Amino acid sequence: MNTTQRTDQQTSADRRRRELLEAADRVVLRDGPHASMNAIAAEAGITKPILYRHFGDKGGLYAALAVRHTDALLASLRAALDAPAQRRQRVESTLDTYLAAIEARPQVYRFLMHPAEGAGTPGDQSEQGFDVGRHSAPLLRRMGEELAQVIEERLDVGPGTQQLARVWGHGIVGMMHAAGDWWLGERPCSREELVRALADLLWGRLAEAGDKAGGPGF
Amino acid sequence: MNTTQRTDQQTSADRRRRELLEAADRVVLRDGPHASMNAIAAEAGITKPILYRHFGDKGGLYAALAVRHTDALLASLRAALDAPAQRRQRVESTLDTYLAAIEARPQVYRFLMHPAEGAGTPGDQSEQGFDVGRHSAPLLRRMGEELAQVIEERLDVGPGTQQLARVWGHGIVGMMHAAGDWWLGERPCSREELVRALADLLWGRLAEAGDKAGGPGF
DNA sequence: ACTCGGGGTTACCGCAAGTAACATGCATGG
DNA sequence: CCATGCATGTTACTTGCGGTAACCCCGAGT
Repeated sequence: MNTTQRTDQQTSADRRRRELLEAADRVVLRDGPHASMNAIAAEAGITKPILYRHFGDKGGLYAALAVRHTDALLASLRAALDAPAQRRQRVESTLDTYLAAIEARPQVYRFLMHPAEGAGTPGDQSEQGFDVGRHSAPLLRRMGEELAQVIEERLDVGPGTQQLARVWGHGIVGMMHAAGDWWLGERPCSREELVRALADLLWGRLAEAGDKAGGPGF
Repeated sequence: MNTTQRTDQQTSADRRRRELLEAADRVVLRDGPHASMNAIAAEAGITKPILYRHFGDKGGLYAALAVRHTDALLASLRAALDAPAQRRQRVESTLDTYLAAIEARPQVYRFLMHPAEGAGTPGDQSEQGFDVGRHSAPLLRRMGEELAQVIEERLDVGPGTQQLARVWGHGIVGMMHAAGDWWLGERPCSREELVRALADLLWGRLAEAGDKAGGPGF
């Protein structure tokens, strides 16, 4: 029958695709985002054109890879975000989840955040105008939107809540990301300390803090 | 004399270098970060090897370019940060300065944030280990450190101020950056609204906000 | 037997980074 | 006045990568 036949093809193609992604994953994790298509194909035991048949171009492959990891990370973040606990507790545990993830697999993190953009096609006439951010790690955007939604669902800050929630979502995610990136590079303190410091920041300790004695005032 | 002679050479080389950077700037701003060395050389009225003599490799050129713009932006941020005003006012004006800058010249911003990293040398054996963040826009790091210093100089949050200041510096810069990136792409509100929303976030409105009625509680 | 389609390969194109080797102009020292 | 640098510039090349065209093989269906 047509249906079973097509199903078989589908699943076989999907399995192949998955195998290829696994191989690509290994190579990217080993060699960084500069891994060449040749290298990935070799790791998968095949040659380039097959990769192109499956993923179109390098951007497609990288996007597929990124989606996998992004989905996984987002799932665990959602769990932390949805846990039944006080708000501060939830915030801290979400921060900690993210930081633990990037700490455990910095190569994955690096790949997700700096995918070395795709737009390298020969006859490429894009890049014109305001396409800022189309490259810059979609992971950040997705996390931002996700957090924005949670904030909007749960918080009440009067009119304009929706707008505020989106700004805050992206802002908080950016804070977490930048602090995490810096922390991962310098390791100036433990993860717990970092989490506390960030949560304190979100809890308004910056605004409440006193001026330094002897300073220029203000 | 040796001294005057060397001085002459120095200044002439420096002038040349500056001219080349101007040309590179034009090309990068026009074509995006994918501008080829050939294109840049052509814009400068010369050929590739000269660029390589001056800047070593593409990474060198891009780094030099980035330093110029980064210095400029940091200078204006410092001004806003050092202005004699209330803390909230200073924070808002710093945020606004940054956002105005990226709004005015998104191409520059895009280039600074996603320099398409350099490490593409053939015999490249780096990228091994934990060098996360060596690529990721040094601009963010510099802004973070700068802000951290200002915070540490002016704020008194008891023991551990220094640690806290650095975390907060990088965190706030990341918040500003991510929110700005998102805002630049979607333009969901005016600059003033964005600035207020971010300042409100830093002022602890997230922690103070009430739970939404009818929600799952907490 | 044949042909048809999915999975695979070799060999190639175009392009950009980076380099070697060669040319030229302008100061200096004999 | 010639020769010797040395900075500045050029042409022409190599290497490596993304991407593609053309061909190949084998198992299934009629």
